[in-house]
Amino acid sequence: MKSNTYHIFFSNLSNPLRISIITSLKEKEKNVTELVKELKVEQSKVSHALKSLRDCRIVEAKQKGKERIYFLNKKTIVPLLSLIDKHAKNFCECKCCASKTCKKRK
Amino acid sequence: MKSNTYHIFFSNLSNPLRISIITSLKEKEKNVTELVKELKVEQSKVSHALKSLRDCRIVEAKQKGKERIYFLNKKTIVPLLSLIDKHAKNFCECKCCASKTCKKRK
DNA sequence: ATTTCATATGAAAAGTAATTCATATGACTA
DNA sequence: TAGTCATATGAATTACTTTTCATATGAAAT
Repeated sequence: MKSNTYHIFFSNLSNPLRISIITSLKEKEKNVTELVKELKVEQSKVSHALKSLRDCRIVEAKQKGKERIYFLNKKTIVPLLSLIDKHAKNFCECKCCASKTCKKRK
Repeated sequence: MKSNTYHIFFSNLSNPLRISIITSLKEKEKNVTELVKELKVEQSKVSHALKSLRDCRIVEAKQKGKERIYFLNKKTIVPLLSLIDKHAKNFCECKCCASKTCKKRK
């Protein structure tokens, strides 16, 4: 990938709703209504979020009757998130660690 | 890391200037003036960008006289970017692939 | 073919982040 | 200690993203 397009991929991950969708789909594939109920978020918001995630192939979808079932592209996303987990463990003092009780915070 | 803080880390990477700084620092560590010259970007922009990157420990800095030398946290960033490279290779039709000539684009 | 359920889309409004520019700080030098 | 070079900071403006809400589409059931 051209170095000047990384940020498009990362922008997609830079949103809390999209991250919760990813987290939810890590467990199992779901249709839009299930995500709406689980995340307690307005339907069109979920659809907009899914569209972005689909644009970068972070999720994919299959049709099943009138439902559309979304599933995570685990090959990329699972190792990606675990890299960040490791990073946060090593550098807990970074502001990415939102915990105010973290002793290492500046 | 709490799942609801991933997006803070990724926001940091969701910006073209910050990505060019990262790309530049992959090669070797540099001070602010060197980055300003190389990237042809106003100094305060570079400083603001470096501050964000530092917040998430994507880069770190050391003082050398009046210069401040920034270097990449390669342990996290290099494997992160290569994951995205692989992703783009597998899923070139995603919009992350900015090339309009890509045959696989929808 | 009309209705219903499931999802997507578009555009305006609201919210957030980046840029700019003026100025501050801090380390060395004369 | 005054001056200069290197970098950082803050606040106003500008640009971008997300949210919202009304509506559209599309598949199945009646």
